[in-house]
Amino acid sequence: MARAKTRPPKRARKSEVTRAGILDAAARVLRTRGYSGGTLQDIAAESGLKAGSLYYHFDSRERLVEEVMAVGLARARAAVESRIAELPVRATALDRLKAAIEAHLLMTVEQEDYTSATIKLIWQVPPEIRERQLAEQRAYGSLWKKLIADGRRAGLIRGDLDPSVVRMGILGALNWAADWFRSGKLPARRVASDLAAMMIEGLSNSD
Amino acid sequence: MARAKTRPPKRARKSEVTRAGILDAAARVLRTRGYSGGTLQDIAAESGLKAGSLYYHFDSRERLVEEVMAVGLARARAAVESRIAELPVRATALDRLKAAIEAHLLMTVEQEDYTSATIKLIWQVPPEIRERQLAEQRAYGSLWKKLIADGRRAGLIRGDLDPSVVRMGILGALNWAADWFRSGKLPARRVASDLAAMMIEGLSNSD
DNA sequence: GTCTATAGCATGATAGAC
DNA sequence: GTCTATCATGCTATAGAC
Repeated sequence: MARAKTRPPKRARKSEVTRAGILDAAARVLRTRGYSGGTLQDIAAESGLKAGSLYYHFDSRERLVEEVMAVGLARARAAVESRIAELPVRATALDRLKAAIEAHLLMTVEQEDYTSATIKLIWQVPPEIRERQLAEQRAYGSLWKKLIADGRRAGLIRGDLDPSVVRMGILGALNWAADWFRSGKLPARRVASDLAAMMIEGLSNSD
Repeated sequence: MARAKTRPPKRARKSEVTRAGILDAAARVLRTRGYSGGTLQDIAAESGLKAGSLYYHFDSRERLVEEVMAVGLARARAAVESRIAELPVRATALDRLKAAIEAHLLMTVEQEDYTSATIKLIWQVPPEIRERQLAEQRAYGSLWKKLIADGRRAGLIRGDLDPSVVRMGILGALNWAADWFRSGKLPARRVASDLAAMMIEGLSNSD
């Protein structure tokens, strides 16, 4: 009973909630206005605060921006990794690639503000932030590199295509969805499986 | 001989050359710095001019930005259309789709500053510009819609995938290349044909 | 925790010299 | 055609009231 007083230090105290709200607002604003265009006043307004108040929660505008980017990438990566980990042991390399494609797309459209912001900002942010975030992206990319290499080694993925082109082609098709997907039309699962089918099985009819 | 004086009103008089240089510089700057981050001083510096001088060639910053976007899209569209027009009459719908994919990619990496700027700026620019440019993009998109519909009607493209997902998947994979392609590594033609092969024939091995 | 007020700086645009 | 100089505006960040 030591830590169970009337107002326990549980999680989600006011400050944490506000902070999370600011991050969400920042993702939304930065995604469309860009790095220089998404001002602290815009972000504060979206959070129901005034610009000066943001400095209670974040040291600087740059730190806030970087946290948005880090969160976006970390979530995508976690979603893909846990989806792959859930597959049965007898899943083939091609099964794993398909699962990764679908998981990445689903996370992309669920967290569309973060995903989109992360992608759009990477070349706009100051070099120091960019370097750190590019390193994270490369780490995530190596997960995909491995999936593709495994598929080739197992003879399940054709060997005549450049692996980097394949990887970037897949990620491009998936990331683009953050910009065009509108919930209410096609369900995200359908988009995910159609994109996976196009890239793995191809568009050409094999009747 | 009427128009052939010593200094004929040929084309490429000084003003035109400077103007084109400013456009190139603007594409380069806006591509990485974004709409709000790419200042007139940056653009002027890249053109070897001072900021105030840009107003001799363009009415406003907004007009300059919009022209960059319009040029980027118009060139991509023209490249794809002329490539398709050059195909023999007996080319199938699938041949035409493949040619379009390759032509779009080649133009994307050749004009990478314009293509990249066009894509990145579309959601950042003021609503008036955005509406005009989105209309242009939709017109270009309908060219792709037709290519895909033709392929399905001819039974050459499988009919179980949503045509919009297919279209956006293709364009996403292609446009992404503006950000990762670096000349000197793989030749652009190889990237183009590998991406086309992945999307049309699929990654899975059919040995 | 959030506010208001303000300092310090950079921007888009214009006017006029050359 | 391009320059310099300048105005008005809007930004990040900080200080201090509440």
